[in-house]
Amino acid sequence: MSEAKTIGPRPYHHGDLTRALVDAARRLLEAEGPSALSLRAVAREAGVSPAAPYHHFKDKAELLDAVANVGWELLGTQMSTAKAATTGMQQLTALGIAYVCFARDNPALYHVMYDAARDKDEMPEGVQTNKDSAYCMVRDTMIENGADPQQDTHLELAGVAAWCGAHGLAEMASFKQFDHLKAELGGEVPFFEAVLSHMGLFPKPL
Amino acid sequence: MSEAKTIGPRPYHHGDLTRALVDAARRLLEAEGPSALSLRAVAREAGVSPAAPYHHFKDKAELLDAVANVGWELLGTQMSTAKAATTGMQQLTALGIAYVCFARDNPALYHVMYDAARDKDEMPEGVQTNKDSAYCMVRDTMIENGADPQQDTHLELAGVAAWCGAHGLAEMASFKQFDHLKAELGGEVPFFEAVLSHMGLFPKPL
DNA sequence: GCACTCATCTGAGCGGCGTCAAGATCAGTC
DNA sequence: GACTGATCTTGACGCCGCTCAGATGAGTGC
Repeated sequence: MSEAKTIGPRPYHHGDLTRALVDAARRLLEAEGPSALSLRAVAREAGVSPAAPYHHFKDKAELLDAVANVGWELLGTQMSTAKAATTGMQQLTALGIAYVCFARDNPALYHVMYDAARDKDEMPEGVQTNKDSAYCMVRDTMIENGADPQQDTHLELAGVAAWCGAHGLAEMASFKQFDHLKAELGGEVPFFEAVLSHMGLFPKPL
Repeated sequence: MSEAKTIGPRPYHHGDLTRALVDAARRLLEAEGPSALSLRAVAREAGVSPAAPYHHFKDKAELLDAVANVGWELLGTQMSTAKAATTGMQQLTALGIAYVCFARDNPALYHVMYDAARDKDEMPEGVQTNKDSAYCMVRDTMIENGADPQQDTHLELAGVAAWCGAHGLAEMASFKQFDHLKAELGGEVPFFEAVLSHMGLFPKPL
């Protein structure tokens, strides 16, 4: 093959189309939203024919799974960073805020992350792993801050409640309905903090 | 026109296609799920040509809005019934349980109710009204049970938190992930109660 | 009873979608 | 240098949302 890999017409064989397709999908998702995310559009964006993706993904759903996986990875990273930047009880708040802010900043990706799991008995392994790891981060932080790991049911209930609350807020946060409340509280993040702490799941912010 | 309205071939003019289409959509939704809900399928189910719906709805989204509206109406009714069946603080719990149970029993409809609102600056009036009325029911119940209507911000925060928590739980409840927790607590409804009360939004069940 | 009007419904058709089968292309291997 | 198998293209199928010209017939005024 010629060394002109980055210039001129794309070579017949792409090289790493799997990754290129996922990247193209994320680009489209950010630019046009979830409804514009057709397999054909992704293939166009990646510069290949509409049938090319089928050599890398079983179907459209499998591509979306891969995109969702990237999302869970990214969310995990951001939650991890947020946790590391704080100490003690504040870590739980930081995790919640990081979660909701991720959803706010990547609404389309966040949507795909949950939509890909819908109508599915079990998720692909990679996705499940990344999702679990984010979920366990909450649980671990609770234990590190005094929750009793022996009281399994109670601990898990707390984890579920936190996850549900954050997800609910993440979905609602985009509604204009709450704009005046955000303004009253001095911005979006204070609004998030207030709602989360009101749920009793996270300690009051300083 | 002949009087044979209910038998033989449908008359050229339907009579009340608007309602028939919404009903057909709900039937399809229940039977096949949201992904099977195409305008053409709805028209087929209603026994008309694929173009007929366009004389009653601007586009597919407007049909979905109408379906969503029925959903909010139905949810409002069920919440209202649940509230009337209890007294005092238990009413809040009843509202939350009714909300989550509605989502569990009508997952496809529930999905449409929120999906129809997505990527939309403002919702059609009827939908907004029905949604608001359900939301206000929570707020009113809080006031009736001692919340201070003067503390506007705090009250609204409590309402938002409750709504977010219930929505988050409603979406998560379908995940198999929590099956063992449900079993441990003795069923789905106790699980719902436990999570909601854990959020501190609703009083502990008796 | 009759003609007219106009909302309603049909049929044909457009471009886009997900998917598949057959064939072209080419990197790596023997 | 020929072969193999993975990768990509072309072309096609049926379904989709949506539009438009034309058929239908209920209601209205005469």
